Amino acid sequence: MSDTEYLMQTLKEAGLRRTPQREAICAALTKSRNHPTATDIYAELKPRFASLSLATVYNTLDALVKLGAINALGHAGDDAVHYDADTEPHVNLACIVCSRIVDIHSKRVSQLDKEVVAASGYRLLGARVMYYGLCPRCQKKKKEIRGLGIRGLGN
Amino acid sequence: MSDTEYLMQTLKEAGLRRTPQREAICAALTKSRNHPTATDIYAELKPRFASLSLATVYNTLDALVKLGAINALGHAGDDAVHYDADTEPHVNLACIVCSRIVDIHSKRVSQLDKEVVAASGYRLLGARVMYYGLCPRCQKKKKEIRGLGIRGLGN
DNA sequence: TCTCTAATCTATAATCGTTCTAAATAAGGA
DNA sequence: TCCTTATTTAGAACGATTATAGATTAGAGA
Repeated sequence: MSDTEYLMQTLKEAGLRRTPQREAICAALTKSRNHPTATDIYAELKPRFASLSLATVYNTLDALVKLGAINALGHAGDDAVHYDADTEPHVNLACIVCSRIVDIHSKRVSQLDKEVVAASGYRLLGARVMYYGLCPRCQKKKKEIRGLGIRGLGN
Repeated sequence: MSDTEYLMQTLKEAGLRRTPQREAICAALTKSRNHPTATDIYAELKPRFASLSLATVYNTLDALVKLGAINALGHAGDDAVHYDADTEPHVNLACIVCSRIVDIHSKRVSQLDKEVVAASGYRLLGARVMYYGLCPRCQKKKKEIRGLGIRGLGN
């Protein structure tokens, strides 16, 4: 079963209908390596899908997020939420210049999960580990980062 | 030197002037245990400071964030950015019902920092480790969390 | 202390991502 | 096929944040 089909299956099991819009959105999500935003997906699909509404994109993404099939990443350096079809615990590393996000898998993340549960008494429902930096490509372009800052995120 | 004074000092060293508004904002930030939002701070100070503008609160917070004196936490379950005067690497654990955020300090976080730097080739500038769950108080109120979800954050 | 001027503050409009609403459409079971 | 109900659509609404322009003020120097 393809990743796209897995997402559709998840929606179906939750009692949601199979629609062409949802298929297109799931496909766009799993095919992208770029952790797209809702607007990214909308822009990609609109040419092929003239009647598509942005609200539908948000609805489908919200449904997938609530079902735990994808994750929503806030504050990648721009103001939009990026979506990540990889739900394994891992670090999302965002470049503050180009806003691209790459994934880094580390055992330490799931160890940290357990430590937090043990220490807090909270019922843990999710985690987002975001790091911010300059990717190798943007480091070359930008020797001097004084005053750059991370929009609304600091450091 | 109080925490409030440390923030004022940081602003001063960056060439920014000492104003009553900034002092009040820094004081509100350091006195709060609740990781307040810009609006929280505005609402708290407005009664004592009738002429205060929300834009001033945002400006001051942005300046502190850019100087690395405080951190900005996105997506605590509501739509607003919460500010954290504690800049040590640590986990921020947000309750998805009451949106309160507590801090958990763990050595594992700074170990993870180093691992990410080594693995990525990125120039690391900041990190936000957010966990989501139900705090003990809200667990009691809410036995049944089916369908609750994390607004825009999933799981 | 007084003056001066750039920095700051205020009020408000603008922006933009996201959510809501109501009417039109289409999925899927009978 | 028909019916019921979920879904989609278009666009308005919303709310957090940012930008703007004019009034005010901190703080350096006389």
